[in-house]
Amino acid sequence: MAVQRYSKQRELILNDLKNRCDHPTAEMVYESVVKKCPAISLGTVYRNLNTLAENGQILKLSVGGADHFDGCTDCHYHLVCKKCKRVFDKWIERLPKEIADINDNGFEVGEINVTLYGVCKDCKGL
Amino acid sequence: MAVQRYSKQRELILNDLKNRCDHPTAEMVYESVVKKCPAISLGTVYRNLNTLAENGQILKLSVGGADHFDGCTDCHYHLVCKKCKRVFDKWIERLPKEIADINDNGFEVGEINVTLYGVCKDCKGL
DNA sequence: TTGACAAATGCAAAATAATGCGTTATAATG
DNA sequence: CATTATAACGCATTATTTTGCATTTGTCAA
Repeated sequence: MAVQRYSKQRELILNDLKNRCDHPTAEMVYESVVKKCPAISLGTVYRNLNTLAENGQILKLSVGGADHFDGCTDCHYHLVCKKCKRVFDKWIERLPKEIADINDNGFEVGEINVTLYGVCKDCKGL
Repeated sequence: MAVQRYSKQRELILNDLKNRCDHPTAEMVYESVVKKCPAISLGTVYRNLNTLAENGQILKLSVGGADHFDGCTDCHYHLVCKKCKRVFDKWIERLPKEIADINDNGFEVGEINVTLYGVCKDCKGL
């Protein structure tokens, strides 16, 4: 793989993601970083978020609709509300053994993603 | 919610998905059903796949890129190859207790999705 | 049966998401 | 410093998904 160079844009994107505790889409990250760097393009945000996710510096969440990104790579599950589309964290000590140990005949396992879809507390009353 | 009526198109779409063992995108399902029903539109395929997924008759998989659909709702994980983008099944008896029992303070849990990203056997050599 | 109601469709356009490409800029080398 | 290779950029385009609307079609009850 090619050597990664420094870029102001990528630094901004990573900082933004590390300093927020929600799970923004590329569009949301763009809206945030464009304030500090008006010339940045949405394409650059997409590209860098994907690069950072490939490097394991952030998490990419495909949860329906646009992808979301998570600045926290500690072990946790995601709870996705089907009504308001928000993503919540569920912290855990470690993955269940049955999942962590999966070795499916030659498939080289990388990131493991556990997502629970449902209805959040706030939306249940509505 | 309104009563669901029968439609030839929905039946074709569901049958197609039940009779294949891959994980097609909406576009792929369209290409298949249009052979049996030349007048069907891609919009109808999208609409019905989403309806069927909401009803729990099929699974909608958000794995990055276009959504994929799965006609088999039995308990299983998905292995997604980051190179060729194919989706493989990993059958299991039941979900680990730690996951099945999650009850996060008012969040009403529905579908649970476990996805492992990695590199498949075929792509590892390349 | 037949008429009425509304679910579902096909088409096309709009909205949303993601990528290709020519240009710019980082950083290693002489 | 000047040069050079190529990572990263911004813009424009393409890909994907949803939606509006006029029309068709499945159901139910008269």
